[in-house]
Amino acid sequence: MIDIKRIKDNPEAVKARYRAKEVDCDEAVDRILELDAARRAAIAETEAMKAEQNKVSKQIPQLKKAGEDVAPIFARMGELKTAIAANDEKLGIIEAEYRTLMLSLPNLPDADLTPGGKENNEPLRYYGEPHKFDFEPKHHVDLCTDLGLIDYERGVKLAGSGFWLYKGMGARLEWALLNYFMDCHLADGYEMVMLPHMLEYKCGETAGQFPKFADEVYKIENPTDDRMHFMLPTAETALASLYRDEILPESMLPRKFFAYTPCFRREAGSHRADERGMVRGHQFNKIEMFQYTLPEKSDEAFEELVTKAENLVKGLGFHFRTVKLAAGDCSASMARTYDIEIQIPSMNGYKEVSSVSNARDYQARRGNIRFRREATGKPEFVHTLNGSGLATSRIFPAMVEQNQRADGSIVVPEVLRKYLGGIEVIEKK
RNA sequence: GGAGAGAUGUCCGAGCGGUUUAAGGAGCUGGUCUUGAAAACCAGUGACUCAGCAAUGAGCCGUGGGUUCGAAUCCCACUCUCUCCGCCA
Repeated sequence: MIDIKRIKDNPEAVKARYRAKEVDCDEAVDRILELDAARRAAIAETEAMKAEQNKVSKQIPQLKKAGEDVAPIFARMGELKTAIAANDEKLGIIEAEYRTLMLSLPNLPDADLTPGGKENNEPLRYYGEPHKFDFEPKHHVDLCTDLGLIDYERGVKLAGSGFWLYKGMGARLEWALLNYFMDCHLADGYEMVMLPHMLEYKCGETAGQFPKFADEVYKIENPTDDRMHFMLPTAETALASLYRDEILPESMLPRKFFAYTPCFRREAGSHRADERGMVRGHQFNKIEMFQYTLPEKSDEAFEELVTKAENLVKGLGFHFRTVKLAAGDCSASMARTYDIEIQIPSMNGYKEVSSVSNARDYQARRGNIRFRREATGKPEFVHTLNGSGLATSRIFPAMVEQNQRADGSIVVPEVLRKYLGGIEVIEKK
């Protein structure tokens, strides 16, 4: 959620910022202003009546003791009761619509972002050189199948299209990647968290995925109760709710976490011919980085997360570029996002392997996550940031394709060898 | 899954329909005393949300409803915690 004060102070500026994001919130913003005014008027009215009710109610026992006639007072109390109930109902309707609209408003993009969609994304820096082959490289699906690393067919048999399974050296290679990421985060002082993989609705709402994107997750319903869980689409959804409805001491910030989870996404209707293989599955492995920071420290934290993600990619020996997303390409909850992109030889162009974002206070407002500022003694909203560090589903194919040799074997990146008992090359048996 | 108990302010804990504007204690803050500290004593002290320029007002006793002129207190539903039994990775 964004601060209602920002809308009240300058609704036109807010609308303009949303236009930079290529979403039209003009109507919603105008309606929110109307509802806000109506809400405050109804509150004032209702509270005046409740104040009278409280005052009169206190006199009743005394009047009764004194033996006076309380019938007229009861009549007045009856009137107040009816009027308050009517007003409360009106207020309830206003607040429900107000809340729905406020929750549906995306985050405001940072002012320095280029307006428009992904065509306006701006590469900030490049690292290394694109990989070159002196032979015709194979597709990772063929390489992985030939080497017995991944079983796509049986994955489909078990769970349908969009699922695969790792086996043998493939499973070990996948795990080695995760181990490498984890060791880097531990070295940087991040705290490891293991999370529930099924979450309640409120987590999705706090992170900003619900109500808008509720159809993009897998839902779990049970016959004996009506409590809905959903499979987490990213660990961010869980980590953003860690301190929901809490007030943290200022000294506790920043909090730096990482968590490995499988991620589950329906990806309905998004299959594309060039995404053959493990580029866009319904389940993939990811380590997520997450920070809770003081508002004035979130820019610094953002740079730290970008650097961390870059270092992970660097460590594996990839050429990459870091791209500053245009306002319209940032997801709804995020004020700012940088992507780190590498090349997968079988696919054209650069593909995202990490996305680092600053939500500022947007998620904190939705989840009521605050800290107590020591200087003032008052609670304020924290800032939340997240970044993939990393997902394997793009890294694995890129690694397999870029490190292939003419004979179909694959060279294991140096940093992974210690997790594989020193194995340097994966060859066909 | 079955049976029972419980959820009150920062913490412990009383309250079971109307001076409760939540007793009492601990803690915290200030003071007295002391060379200093501790102890003792005195005074102050609920966090949070909302409305309001403010004064102030409204709300908040797990959550959501209901009964009542009036609910922490009565009723209903739900959530969570604890104990016992059963089942079990």
